[in-house]
Amino acid sequence: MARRQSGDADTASKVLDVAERLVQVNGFNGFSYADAASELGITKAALHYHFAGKAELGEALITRYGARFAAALGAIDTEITDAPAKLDAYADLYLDVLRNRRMCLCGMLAAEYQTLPKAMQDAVVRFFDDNEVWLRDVLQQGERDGTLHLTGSANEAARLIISGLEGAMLVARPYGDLARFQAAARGLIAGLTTAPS
Amino acid sequence: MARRQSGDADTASKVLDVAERLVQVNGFNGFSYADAASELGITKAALHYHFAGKAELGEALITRYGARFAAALGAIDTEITDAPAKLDAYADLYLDVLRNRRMCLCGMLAAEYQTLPKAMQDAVVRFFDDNEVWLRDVLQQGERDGTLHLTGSANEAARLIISGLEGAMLVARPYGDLARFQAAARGLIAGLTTAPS
DNA sequence: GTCTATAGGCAGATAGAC
DNA sequence: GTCTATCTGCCTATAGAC
Repeated sequence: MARRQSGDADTASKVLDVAERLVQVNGFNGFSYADAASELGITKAALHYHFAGKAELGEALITRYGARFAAALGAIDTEITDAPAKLDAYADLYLDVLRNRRMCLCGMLAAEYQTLPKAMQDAVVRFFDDNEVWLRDVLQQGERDGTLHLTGSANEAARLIISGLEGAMLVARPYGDLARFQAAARGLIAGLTTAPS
Repeated sequence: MARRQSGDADTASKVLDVAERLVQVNGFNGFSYADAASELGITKAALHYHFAGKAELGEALITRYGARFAAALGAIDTEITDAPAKLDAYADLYLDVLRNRRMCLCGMLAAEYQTLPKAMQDAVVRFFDDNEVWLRDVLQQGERDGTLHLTGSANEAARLIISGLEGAMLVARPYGDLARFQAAARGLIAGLTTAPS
């Protein structure tokens, strides 16, 4: 589809914005073209013009979400050098999602994993893999420069952070309790590292 | 409904068995009366005889699941006195669920929380609250008898264990990787406690 | 307790006009 | 790009026979 040069807010983007929120709140199986269309003030048929089917829309959602997340991680790398501070900034990305009363898109889709089209399943796994790689690098950097002291391997620690934050979001959301998430995030990261003697 | 005295395997129980698995695998919104009926070899109408509607069936699922979990926690208390060993046994409860390629019922429902009937929402929160209470008691016992040395409060640690294990299940399931869950569970519990001097 | 039959609605999707 | 109209199928649920 044709795109304007910048500050883009064309229909396809607006569709993704609305669909993203609906899926993060209600899940992919709790989301319908009719819901998104009525919010956008267009018809279901118009949605099908932009995204052939629900599967294609779902793929596009994960792709854009993953790209945004990757960009946010890049920004952290640019703005922060201290490894522990990077971990805090990473946790804050999740906090911002929860602040909007949403679940992480890929955490939500992980729950619905067995019912997703193959392409969406693969994209979900890729999201977690990408996060793992970034976290592993941050943790290894911290070990090298002495700002972090891990108890296990950097890779295991990376996985623990991802699953710990996803779980903290999952459980905090029913309580509508941001502080519950924040306490879990702090405890999680603190437990991974030991104070530098 | 009438119940036989013991070894009960009446239709209502079989319905719950099948529905429980389907919801744990596909989610509540990815589950239908038609799916369960065809697996059971009965009609949708027969299901409605046992459970008036999907909401009532959902409530019954959580109630039974919670009761079973509570019974398992009681068994742990009976068979194990060592607090750290109790925590390991607790994590094994989750491992057994994942071994059957299922998500924790209430973890799955937590993801779909916003789309659930009120009674189901309340039951999900109650499940987490009950787990928190049991874990807090175990952690406090361990602190008193010196087998555990927590970094934070017992209650925060309890919440961290619940959300950590739920998240580990959530992420491990797309990978179909039990070892990934086990590593996360070990790391989580290890991070909470410090070696007794 | 289980069935057939069916209601009524919403799902995802398509054809074709504008 | 968006519409109206429509299709087909599945959903939850109910009525009433057996």
